[in-house]
Amino acid sequence: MKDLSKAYESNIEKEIYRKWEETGLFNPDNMDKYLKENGYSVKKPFTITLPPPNANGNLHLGHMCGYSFHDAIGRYMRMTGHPTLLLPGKDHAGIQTETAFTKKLESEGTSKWDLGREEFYKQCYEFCITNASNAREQEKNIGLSADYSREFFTLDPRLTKIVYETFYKMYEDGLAYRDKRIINQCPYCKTALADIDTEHEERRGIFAYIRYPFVDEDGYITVATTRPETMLGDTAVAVNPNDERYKEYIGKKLMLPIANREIPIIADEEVDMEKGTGAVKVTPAHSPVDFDLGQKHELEVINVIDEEGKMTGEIPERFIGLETVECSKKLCAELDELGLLEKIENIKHEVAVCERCRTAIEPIISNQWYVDVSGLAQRSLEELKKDNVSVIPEGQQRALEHFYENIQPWCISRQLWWGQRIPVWYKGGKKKYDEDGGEIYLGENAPDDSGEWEAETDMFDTWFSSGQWPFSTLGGPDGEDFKKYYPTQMMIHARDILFWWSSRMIMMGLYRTNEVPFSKIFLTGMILAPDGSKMSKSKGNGVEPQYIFDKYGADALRLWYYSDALPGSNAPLREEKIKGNRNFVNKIWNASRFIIMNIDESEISSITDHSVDENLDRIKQTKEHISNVSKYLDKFQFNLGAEAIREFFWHTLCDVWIEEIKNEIQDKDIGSDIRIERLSELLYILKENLKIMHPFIPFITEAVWQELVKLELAKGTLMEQQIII
RNA sequence: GGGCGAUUAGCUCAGCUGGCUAGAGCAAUUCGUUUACACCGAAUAGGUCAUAGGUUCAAGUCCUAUAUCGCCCACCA
Repeated sequence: MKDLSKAYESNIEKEIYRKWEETGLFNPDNMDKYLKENGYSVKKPFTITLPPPNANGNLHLGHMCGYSFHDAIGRYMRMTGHPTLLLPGKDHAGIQTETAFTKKLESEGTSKWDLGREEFYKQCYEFCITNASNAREQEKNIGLSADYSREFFTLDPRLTKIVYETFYKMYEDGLAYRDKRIINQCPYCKTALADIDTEHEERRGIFAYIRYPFVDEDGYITVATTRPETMLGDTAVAVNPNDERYKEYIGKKLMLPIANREIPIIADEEVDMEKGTGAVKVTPAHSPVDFDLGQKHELEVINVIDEEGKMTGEIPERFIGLETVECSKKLCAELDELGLLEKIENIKHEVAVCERCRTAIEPIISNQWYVDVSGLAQRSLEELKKDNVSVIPEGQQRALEHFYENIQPWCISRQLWWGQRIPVWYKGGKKKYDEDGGEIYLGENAPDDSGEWEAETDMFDTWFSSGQWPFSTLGGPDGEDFKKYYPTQMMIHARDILFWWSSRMIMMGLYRTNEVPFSKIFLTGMILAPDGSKMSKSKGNGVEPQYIFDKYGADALRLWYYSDALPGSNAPLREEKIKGNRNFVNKIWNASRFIIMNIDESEISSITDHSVDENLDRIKQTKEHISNVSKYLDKFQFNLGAEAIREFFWHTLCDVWIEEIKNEIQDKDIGSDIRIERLSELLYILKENLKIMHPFIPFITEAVWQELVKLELAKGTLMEQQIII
């Protein structure tokens, strides 16, 4: 009776999404009302704050994957009676966006310096807003049932206010402080980085053996170093006190070549006798290990490298301004001439690099803002141990515990133009404050307009604000939404940001709200390129989500994620697999089409009035199936759920039941009572299947539901139907 | 250097607290259907579950080594 196209056309997805939006039910307040009005039992609200994608580019398949899981859980929760809030947002992503936007400017022939700080900020803001709205459309493409009336950008003044409150409180509690210590400086991004913002990479390097002559006697000690240029900042040579080779020299003085400074020979157990020559040069200003050693032995700290990775300070004139690599070469040449260069070995070694631009990190001494997170890490650890928050898969939980156990002070200031300015004012200037101390004021605006106050120009580490995401988006600890929807239930993201993000959210959540912000962290698998390597722009092996949407539709992509992107595993993109899921989606369409086509218009009222006998075998099996899938969803076993719905719909309903019933109802001699009975049964089974499949594949199931609505065989939208288990 | 995970059909992987005569999808082979669907159906073939020990009535599933691969953490000169 009804003419439906032979194949499901996924281009109707946009229209379906619009239909959902019109119901207003992505807003949990409305959902709550809806449930009450329809006599459904209203269960506890269910909240997930969605990871805000960086507003500096398009979303990739990894984002889509995460949102597929968010959405499946969200829809399932709604359909089981929970007013559900999926709270979306977009992240300003400090350093990442600044790098991306700076590159964009460069490609347009201009630069951030040309624009100036204020104009840069303004244009970057616009850049982000444009990206954010693109991202929002992409989120809708995957079917994300988020409440966009509550969407936030991380630089929203309402959020900034809460972020600032946290900072003020931390300052008052003595947790936030300014300190001078060795930091990771990225010479390209020209900012300090936290340890976690660095990665380690194997690079080619040299290992130079340099002779440091004794001051008071003939002879020398040979030290080995990968960074000869730092010798200009050496303030000691350290040996192991048990090292027979050097024992007698401890306390004596060496003449540092080129710099011509006297430095002592000190003893420390830390020194490895096996490494190099067993004697190690100590440069407190430019090596984290040496910095600690320097503090321990109260050594002088001599800065010889500046923020841009160039030679500086009290060193021979000819080296000033050189890049470290050039300086190293020049020094080696000079040492060789002096007969002080024993040899140079070419080696490969692990080097710390900037997570963003892969530039080798320059450890330098600098004044920065820190947060002492030791206490909060301890609390977080306890919550993990008490199981108030847990990580799926479990293996990663131990990694998180390890992170908390070994946590260091968190450097939260970044020398960027993009982000949230640290709300601090220094009386008489920042430089003066760092050198001699003095008065400091915390607030967005200067305490008075005397002109004595210099504004801090550093920005917060972006994770300082995103670490507060679960409560800042709910209006902070005093917000209306906070009371209703906090703590949230889950956090879902890829495992690469576990330490950056979830670890901080737990700590800051505990700090501001005394509660863990969520009780479960679900780590999705990583989507890899077809060849199993990481997808990256530079390699050009990425696959655009839009390509998949256009070719196979969102549902096919989603179903593939549920099956393959399991927690803790990697999922190489296999187009054949997505295609297989597209075929399944089409199968649903056609089975539904078959049922619809076989219902005569005159039979509709009889069918809808007909009650289905619960004792029928097929009905019993259907109910059992639904309960199984629910159990999988309750345990977040998406792969098993996806497999179950595919298996049941395709190989039981289509291949067996429809075939059985087909023969019966297409028999001209069958009585109309039997026809009605069979068709009612089929329709019931179809509808129940659509419901349980809806969290996984919302578009096709809704598309079919709407066809049923047109025939008055169903009402409303599928997303507001209840799964009764 | 430490931690975690993987190793199951040609390929990509499921297999939860031990009961499997080891599964799925894709690929392959053979048939079928063309008024729900070729984005279809029926069937076939294909694995001593990395290796070696151990626990058990019973091990892909637990334990211990070994090997290969991957990821994460780490301040080493």
